[in-house]
Amino acid sequence: MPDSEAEFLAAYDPRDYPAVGVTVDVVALTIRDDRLCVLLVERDAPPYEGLWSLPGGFLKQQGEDGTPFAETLVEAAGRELAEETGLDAERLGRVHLEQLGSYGDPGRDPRMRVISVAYLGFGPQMPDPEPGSDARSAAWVPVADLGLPEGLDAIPGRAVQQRPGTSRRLAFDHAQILFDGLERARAKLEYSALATAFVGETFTIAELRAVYETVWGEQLHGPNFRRKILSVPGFVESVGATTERGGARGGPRSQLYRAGDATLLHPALLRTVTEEQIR
Amino acid sequence: MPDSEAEFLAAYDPRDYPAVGVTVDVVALTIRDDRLCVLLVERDAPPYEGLWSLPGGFLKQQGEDGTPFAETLVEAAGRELAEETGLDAERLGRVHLEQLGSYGDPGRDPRMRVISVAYLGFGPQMPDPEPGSDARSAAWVPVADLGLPEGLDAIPGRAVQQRPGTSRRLAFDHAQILFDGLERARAKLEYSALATAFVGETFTIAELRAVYETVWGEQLHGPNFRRKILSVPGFVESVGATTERGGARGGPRSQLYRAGDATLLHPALLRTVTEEQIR
DNA sequence: TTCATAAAACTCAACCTGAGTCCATCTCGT
DNA sequence: ACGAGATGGACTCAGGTTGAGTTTTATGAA
Repeated sequence: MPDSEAEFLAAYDPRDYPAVGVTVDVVALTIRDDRLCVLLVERDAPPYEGLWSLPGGFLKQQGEDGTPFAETLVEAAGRELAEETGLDAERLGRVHLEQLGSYGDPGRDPRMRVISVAYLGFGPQMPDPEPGSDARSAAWVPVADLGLPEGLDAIPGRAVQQRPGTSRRLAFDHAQILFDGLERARAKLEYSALATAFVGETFTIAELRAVYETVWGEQLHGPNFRRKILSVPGFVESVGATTERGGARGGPRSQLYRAGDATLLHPALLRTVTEEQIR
Repeated sequence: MPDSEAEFLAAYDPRDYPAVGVTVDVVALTIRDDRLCVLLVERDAPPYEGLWSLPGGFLKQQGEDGTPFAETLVEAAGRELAEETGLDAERLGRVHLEQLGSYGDPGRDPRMRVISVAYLGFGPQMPDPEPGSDARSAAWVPVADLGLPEGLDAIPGRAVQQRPGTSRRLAFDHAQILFDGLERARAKLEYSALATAFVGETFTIAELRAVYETVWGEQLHGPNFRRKILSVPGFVESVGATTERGGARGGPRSQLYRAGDATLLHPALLRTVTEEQIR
């Protein structure tokens, strides 16, 4: 680094600039009882005390004792998830985290100008969360219960709001963030191997199909789904074993598979398109 | 808002938290002389003085005179683009801006902890830029000249660096951001009507095909491309006129089209896949 | 033992895609 | 003024993929 740069940095004081806060929020999705659920916490402190919000918090730069602390954004997302759920490291390791987007409209946080970097997480069935320090409670909430726009109500570009009468109100612009996360998840099922993040280490084709049906909210044709999944190279690979028992109401034992090494699906698993294409 | 919230807000001092800077950077892409180009500025102040960077800067919260200033993130991206290019509002209106992602690794900026929200912009041929106040110069630079990894060198998840010997070195992690923007642009051509953002108000099918060929870096089959484009509802609509002259080296006049109202393409225009699918 | 259920293999028509041919039109060089 | 060469655009055709259905078989529950 040239001398002039060193001089510049020595004279540079970050406090000369107006403060902007940076938070990290997580849209953590899982499937419980055939319903797509999101992890929410009930806020126990202002702002929006008593409302529900996505797990998240300010980006940390120092520990409780003041020692400097350098975490990447995705590490912060993992930390917030762990703090608000009591998830252990092993279970967290099975959660797939990816950046969703950043939200920074003026006024989205009454305290100050806050930019929130949102992450999207997917995981298999997880235990009930333990509320963290700032939370009154924490729970996996079926997204269908949150009154988000869907179908014809979901107009691209329009600000997302919960339907009137929805009991669990979301703080900040978290309804918008959650909506965007759901859209992303639905889209990613088409062209990525994301679905395997929702199931366990080994799984049946039917379980994988249930993931697609739950997230997309539509029935899929069993035989065609199977043919398609097995024809995509690297999506799933056979374990060479079957389930211990047949289905709950009878039927043969099914083959077990594990996730393959592909992250992108070629060719993709496209949803059949309705008339929504007129955007 | 309940009283407790009001009390809390009155007592809240943002300066109690360590400062984090928020910048907005723009990956502005256009096509010039059949080459995909990105807008870069040559830095005229530390840090990284003399290197090239994406146009961008700190999110503003007050004007030069100190008046409060509330801009959204995308407005900040448009402002930075305008400041560093001398683009007028009318031309800027034809530029499509969308959020690319946020970059916030510790140490990515030597001054302080900085989170950069990157935007991706696409526009038709634009004039040579006028360097802004902090820039020594500004230029549309062919992305092929920047030594970014491509093909087998582009390993997903690996940190992006410019090839040794590349003349224009990029500051910060802007090589990574630019790389991600290019990947996004290439992917979005497949399933969105993005390509029309690179051409003028009216265009020929051949011009649209040239966009795909330039961004993807591969030749497409003319008749099949035409059939496909015209079969996707809402992608393009006929103007009912032809070009004034035939092609530069002969040929009949071609039909003119304008962008339709679709933003998502169904069915998508998929690239033929090589063996790179083994990710 | 019977029956409903589900996994998995199979069939078939409709559609989409990649590759190629052909022709009319136009520009440019001679 | 003319012809070579290039281009836009229509057309053809084989192969693959998809959606929708049927059939077979293994299994658990009644």
